[in-house]
Order: sequence, then structure tokens, then C-alpha cells
Amino acid sequence: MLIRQLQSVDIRPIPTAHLTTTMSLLVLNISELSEKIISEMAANPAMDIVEGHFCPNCQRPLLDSTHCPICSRPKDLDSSNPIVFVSARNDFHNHPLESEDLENDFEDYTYETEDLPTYVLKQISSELEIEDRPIAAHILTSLDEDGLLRNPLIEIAAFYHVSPRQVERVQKIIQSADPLGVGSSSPKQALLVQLEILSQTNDIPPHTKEAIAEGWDFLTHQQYPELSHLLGVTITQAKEIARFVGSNLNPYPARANWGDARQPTTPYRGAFYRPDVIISLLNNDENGPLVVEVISPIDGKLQVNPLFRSGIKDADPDKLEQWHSDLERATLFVKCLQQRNQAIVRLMERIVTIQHDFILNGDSYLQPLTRARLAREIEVHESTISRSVSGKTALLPSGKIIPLSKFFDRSLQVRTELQKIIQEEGQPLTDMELVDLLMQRGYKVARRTIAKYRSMEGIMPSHGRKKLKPKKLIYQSP
DNA sequence: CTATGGCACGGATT
DNA sequence: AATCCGTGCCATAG
Repeated sequence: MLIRQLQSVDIRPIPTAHLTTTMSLLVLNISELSEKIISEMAANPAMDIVEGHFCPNCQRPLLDSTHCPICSRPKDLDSSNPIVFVSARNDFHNHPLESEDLENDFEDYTYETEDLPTYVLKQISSELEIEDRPIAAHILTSLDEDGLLRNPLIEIAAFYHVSPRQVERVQKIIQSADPLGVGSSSPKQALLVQLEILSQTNDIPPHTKEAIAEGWDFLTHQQYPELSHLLGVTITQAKEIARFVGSNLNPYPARANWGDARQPTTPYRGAFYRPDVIISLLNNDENGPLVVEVISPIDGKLQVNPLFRSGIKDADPDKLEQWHSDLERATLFVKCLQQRNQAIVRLMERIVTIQHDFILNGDSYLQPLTRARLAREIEVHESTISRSVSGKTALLPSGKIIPLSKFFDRSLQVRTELQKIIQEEGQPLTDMELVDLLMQRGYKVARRTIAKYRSMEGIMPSHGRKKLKPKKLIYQSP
């Protein structure tokens, strides 16, 4: 229902790429594919969805016939063989996996499983006047991947022929919704909103608001002397403010629960909040096999409508040509979809086997892996891998949603090692010293690179780290 | 003078 | 062919 609403006012045009080969479906992530299928269904009468059914045993929704891949698994569990299959589980928080513990966890990140706009809209819908709804929907669908609104309010106001004042009011309502500060026009504004709310229940360092509002540049550049001067407080106090902001506020609301603060340079591709694949542990058993579900955007199996196919011989001669092309198109589309799913399944089988430890134990266990190597191993073209990976996300057993590209991150190991060293450092270490320490641990990196990694991880330079608790700072220099 | 960040180059990856 | 990433050089902040 709400999704409908959003779609009806979404101003972002759906890219009208022509369906030529299977590749054009492979690049799409789950949200995009979902839209694609909907529009294809609407345009082509030969398309048909047969309802999936549920496994009588575990209630898992199934696409392909009778046998649930989990229930029908061999009794002797082999943890090195993941179970990979296409699943229709769109609303998987309603179908918690095997254990009850997991169910609780699911509560926490339910909102990650639907797209951000929908999640926010649900919260605020009761506060909205009817006439505000299109505006709210417009704002929410225009958010960038950080959860910020880059379009000027004026434009939106002009678009709907309302006063900027009114748009602003809607924005305020949105900002107070759960990823606090979502829909703000800038990181700065997001912080101010969060601060405002936080100050109602917590003590905050004095002058924090002024620091953000007026000393923004100083704050983001860690120019504490200047900041302290501006606010008329001591340098220590200025640092305290920075620390407070860094560890309690989040300039990019949408990144709240992401596995990684950085966003790969993927253009906005719809919702990042719905994973394309879900990786979980069977029965939550750490030694059990991994269950990998490649999510299908529809809860049924797409097919060519058999009635249409058989009815074609009785077709009105005028329309025969049209019917034929519909039929052909539908057949192609179904085939493409199958190939897409199959490609991702094969890819995931391999990835999950290689990165098993990473999935269970975290960043430092990531194996070096390139798309090229994977392409050789499963004997597909490199570009197939690229397309399958790009713009897609996976939900890990830990509850984090990561981009699939993280499985191919070349420097993640070093960066986590770096983090560890800095966490445990007594005195702040300079980049040069860090180079040596990493060298001892078998990582060869240049001094300059350390600096890059630090800023990626949001770690301050050595002088900025003095005696401050090494908490992850979120903002980066602009 | 030392540590760090910016710019840009070249090789690797996609 | 386009993009990403590590690195060297140099300016500048501390």
C-alpha cells in the first residue's frame, strides 16, 4: 500500500533499458528488478506469475516445486558445502529462520529489510496531512545513499506549487523519524537535528550546538585551536565536543547500521536496505553449513502464461503479430530471469566457500579475491561477475548488510589490522611507525597508503589521537 | 624539522 | 576503454 503510494509519485524515471540479452537483468539489484518485473507484467499480457507454495515442513516459501533445499538436505551435514538457492522470501522478518534468538535479532534490523523511504514513511504517515503526503514521498524518494536530501527545498516547493515553508515543515517531520536526521539537506543539518533530540534526554557538552552550526569547518578539519577560539572555550573542551559529536552523532543517517561507513562509488540504485542475498547459519549452528538465499523480488514463479500460449492459434488475425511478439518477449524475459538467478547462485556458492571465515568471523578473515579469478574458477566471463556483483548487497549472519563488492576488497585485511594496532596503541603512533608495525605482521604498505586507510576508517592523525579514547570518528574532510 | 594531506601518475582491475 | 588503487612528490600544518 505504502509502496504503491511511493511509486505513484516517484519522480525518478525507471531506466528504460531495452531487454536484449540476459545481461541487462544481471546488473539489476533486487529493487530494480522488482520494478522491472512489475512494468514488464503490466506491458505484456503473456506474462504470468504462478504462486509459490510453502514447504510443509519449515514454512519456507518456495518457488520451484516440492522440495525445500534445506529440509531435503542430506543428514550428514557438511559445513563446507553451502546450501544455495533462490528464495521468495521478501518479507523474511515474518519468517524468522530456525532459531528464536535470530528472531529477536531480526527485530533490530527489520527496517533494513525494506527500503528506507518506506520505512520512514510508515513511521510518519500518521503525522502527515493528506496534502503533505506527495511532498513527503517526493523527499523520501529523492534521498541519496547517505539518507540526505540533495535537492533544494525551493525546487520541491515549486514543483508542487506550495510554499517553501510547507516543504520545510514536512522535512522537519521526516527528520524526526528513525534514522534520526534523515532527509536533512546537509550533514550539518542532520547533526543539529540529532543533537536537538538527544539534548532532551542527555547531557551534552556546552557549546556543542554552536560548534556545529558556526564552527563546522573547524570541526570537520579537527582545527581545535580555531574552534576553541571561536567558541571561547579551552582546547580540551573543544576536543571534548569533537569527541562527543564523533561518537554520538551521525552525519549520514542512512549509514547507521551499515557494516562499513564508506559507500562504494556506486550511483544511487534504489534501496540499499533490501539485501539481494541473505546468508545465514543453518539452525544458527556455527559449525553447520551456510544457507544462502538469493532473493527473488516476487513471491511466485514467473512464467509464460500457458493460456496465452495455447490461445494463440485462435487469435484474431489482426492481433496475431502483436501476440507473437508478446509471447516471444515473455519467453525471453523468463529465460533471462532464470539465467540471472542461476548466475548469482553459482557466484554465491563459490564466494561463500572461499569467504566462509570472513562471513562468520569478520573483516580480518577476508581472503584476497579478484573477480577475474572467480570468473576463471566458475568459467564465466569476467563481465558476468562484475555485473552480478555491482550494486548488490548481502545480509550476513551477523546482521550486517554489506555490498557484495566487499568480498573483493583488496585492502580490508590491512585496514582492520591497522585499526587493531591503533586501538591497542599506548602512545599515538605516526604513520611511519605504523608502516613498520604492519611490515612485521607481513603487510607491505607505503606510508602514504597508511594515511589513506586512516582517513577511510575515519581515524584521526597521530596528534589528534592523543589520549582520546580511540572511538571511530564518522566525518571526513569534505 | 616531521608528520600529514593533496594531486597526479601508472599499473592493475573491471 | 574506464575505473580503481597504491604510491611518490611536494606543499603545508604542527
